[in-house]
Amino acid sequence: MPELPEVETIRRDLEKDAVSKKIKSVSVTGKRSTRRHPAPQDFINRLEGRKIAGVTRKGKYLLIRLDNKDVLVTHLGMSGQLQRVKSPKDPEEPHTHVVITFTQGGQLRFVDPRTFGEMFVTSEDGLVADVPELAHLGFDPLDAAISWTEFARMLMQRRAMLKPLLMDQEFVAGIGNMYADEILFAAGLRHDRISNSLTAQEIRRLYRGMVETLTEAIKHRGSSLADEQYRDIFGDSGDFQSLHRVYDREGQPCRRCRAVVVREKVAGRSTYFCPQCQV
DNA sequence: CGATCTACCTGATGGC
DNA sequence: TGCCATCAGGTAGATC
Repeated sequence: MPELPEVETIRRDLEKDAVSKKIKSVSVTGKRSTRRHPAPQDFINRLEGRKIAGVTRKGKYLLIRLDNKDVLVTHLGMSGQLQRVKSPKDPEEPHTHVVITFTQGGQLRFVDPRTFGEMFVTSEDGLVADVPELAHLGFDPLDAAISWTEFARMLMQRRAMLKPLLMDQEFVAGIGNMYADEILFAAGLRHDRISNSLTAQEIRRLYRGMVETLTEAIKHRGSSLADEQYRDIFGDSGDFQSLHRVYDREGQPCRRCRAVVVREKVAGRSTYFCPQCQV
């Protein structure tokens, strides 16, 4: 569920709240969440005693940097949440798989019902300024913005439908099913337009739509849909969903032209768009 | 190369 | 009330 704006919201909160905290103890109850490690104890050993030095992000991955150049990488998958609690006595929610307790008090908990998310500790590759596990990711549209002419070049090199391309993490990192639809509406482009058929003006609209939609969503602390699955580290919802122009608005009037918003299945995923505004 | 399907999981919801 | 199908913000791998 969480896409770039939700992960960035979490990153900013952790940056303020968790940096310089020292990890006193770690418990892993859901082995699947640390599946990249041969055993949970590996994961625990690399964390205990470390201090949090900083928090960065690439696409939907959160990188919690430690004081020894190791990095705790977290991906929330479809249903993952990070919860910052004041006391170990706070009741644990079901599906709490990893609990990090700080020396200064309080905990950071990883909760993930569907277990598509994960946490792992790895080392930064000094040469690439990245961790090897994330080397496949494309550029981050906010953290490592590229010029629109470079974006144009990338689009022209491909012959793919726009929506799957925007969701391809190797092409651009951080956009998922929800923001892809919102970005395409902002750009006035249909999901099935072919990347190398866009005019220069359309490319510019797509680029702007991408940057502006993601930036606006971060200002509103991300989107929390009806199931309230996305919450920030303090348990609060985002409110960008109230500004969605197409996603989850099937049958409702387009906010721009009043035409009815349509939902279609594209590659197995729900796709919402305005048949009038998007061409 | 690009598109489509499957698998990985749990939980909520709606129809009957 | 139960049961079944469908759906859900993600990713990776297989197949055509």
